[in-house]
This record gives sequence, C-alpha cells and structure tokens, in this order.
Amino acid sequence: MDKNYRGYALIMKALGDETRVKIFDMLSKGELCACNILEEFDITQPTLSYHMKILCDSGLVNSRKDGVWMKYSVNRSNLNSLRKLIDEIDENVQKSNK
Amino acid sequence: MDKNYRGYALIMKALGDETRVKIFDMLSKGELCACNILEEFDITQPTLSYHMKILCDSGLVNSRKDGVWMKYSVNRSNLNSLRKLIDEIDENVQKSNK
DNA sequence: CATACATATTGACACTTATCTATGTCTTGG
DNA sequence: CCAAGACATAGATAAGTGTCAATATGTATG
Repeated sequence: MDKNYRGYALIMKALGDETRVKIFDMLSKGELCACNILEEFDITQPTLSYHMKILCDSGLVNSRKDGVWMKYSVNRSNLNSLRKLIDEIDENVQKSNK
Repeated sequence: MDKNYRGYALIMKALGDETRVKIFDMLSKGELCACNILEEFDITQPTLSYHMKILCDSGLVNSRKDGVWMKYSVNRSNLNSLRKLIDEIDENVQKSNK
C-alpha cells in the first residue's frame, strides 16, 4: 500500500512558509475574507493572493466567492488526511521503540 | 500565547519534498543508516547527505555516528510537537464548525 | 453606465533549492 | 601506515520561490 508522498509533500510545502502556516492557523478558527487576512501581515495584496493560491492548490484551504469578497476556510477532509499521516508515523515510532 | 510559526514552517519545509517525506516515513519504522536509505532512491550520495542535513536541522531527525556509519532516527519530541500543532488546528476547526 | 473597490494576473527580480561532479575527511582492516 | 569505504563539503547550475509594482478583471452602487 503505497502512500501518496507527492501529495503529502505538496501539503507540507504549502505550510512550509511562515506567512502561510500563520494564515492556516487563522483560518482554523473560522472562515475569513482575504482583506481580513491581509490586515494581519506586512505584505502587498498580490503577495497574499499568491499565498492563498498555494494554500488552495495544496487542497488544505477552500475558497468561495461572496460578492466582491473571497472567503477562505480550512478543507476539513484534507486536514484530516494530513493528521492521519502524522498519526501513522507517530504510531510507527511508538512501535519501533518498544 | 504566540506560536513558534517559524519553527513549524521549518519543519513543514523539511517535509515539503517528496524524497524527504518518504525518508521520514522510512525512519518512523526504525533507525536506519545512510547507506540503507540511499539504496531506496535514485539519487547520489551527496544529494542524500544534503537531504539528511535538512531533516536534522529541522529537528525532526536525530543522527548519531556508529563507527563509519551515520544512523538516523525520528526525534520523538519534535514529532510530537508537530502532532500537537495539527491536533490543535483540527480542534479549532471542529469548534468553529459546530 | 461610471466609479470605486476587492481580488487576480503579469512581468521582473533577487534569493533559495535540488541536483550533480569533484574532492575532502574520518574510520577501520590489513 | 595505507587503502578502501562511508559520509560531508564545495562549487556549479538549472529550476523554483517570494516579493513587488503595474495592470487587468469582476462586482456592487449611485
């Protein structure tokens, strides 16, 4: 049973940036609009747009258009898949150290 | 209570490469020597050495010298800290969707 | 419809990354 | 001590990344 290492690497890479991991943590507390996120960082709007695209492409974040605004939220099922990988690795570590 | 986003980003970046996430998964099943890992990949020895350095620098992997060999293993406490971050984010998502 | 506003796209740029070949260092056996 | 083997380091290079300014696109409001 081969794992989808490429997919996991994509997810990890998406979180492998201080700005993006912070954004993801913010989103975990609830849906946010791009402008709300932008306020929290010292980056320009195009740069935020670039980061949001990476988060969405990884599958970790969902987006929906609400009028003029883009609303972002955590994709629960892909977060769960990431969680499972970590849990499985952790289990293996427990076993191999017994 | 501010989180160490930089540290988390470093860890995620370390796993944000297909080769490295695969190596980390291998190590979760037990300590391995560099030469054992090398056999599983189509990369040169210096490239593996480069990847192992990144994994070790992130804190996710421990190394020890055993004679001529370098033995690598998962750093349990840092894996646990990663796990906690994911768990916490997951908990927030559960809460905010109630 | 014209304007304002929120977001996306483009093009440029400096910096970083993953990879290789060549070479260095360290350890062990003879 | 010398040679062989395991690993690290250095230098080169092509590709990828994060950022910005400028511009385009889409949407709501007067």
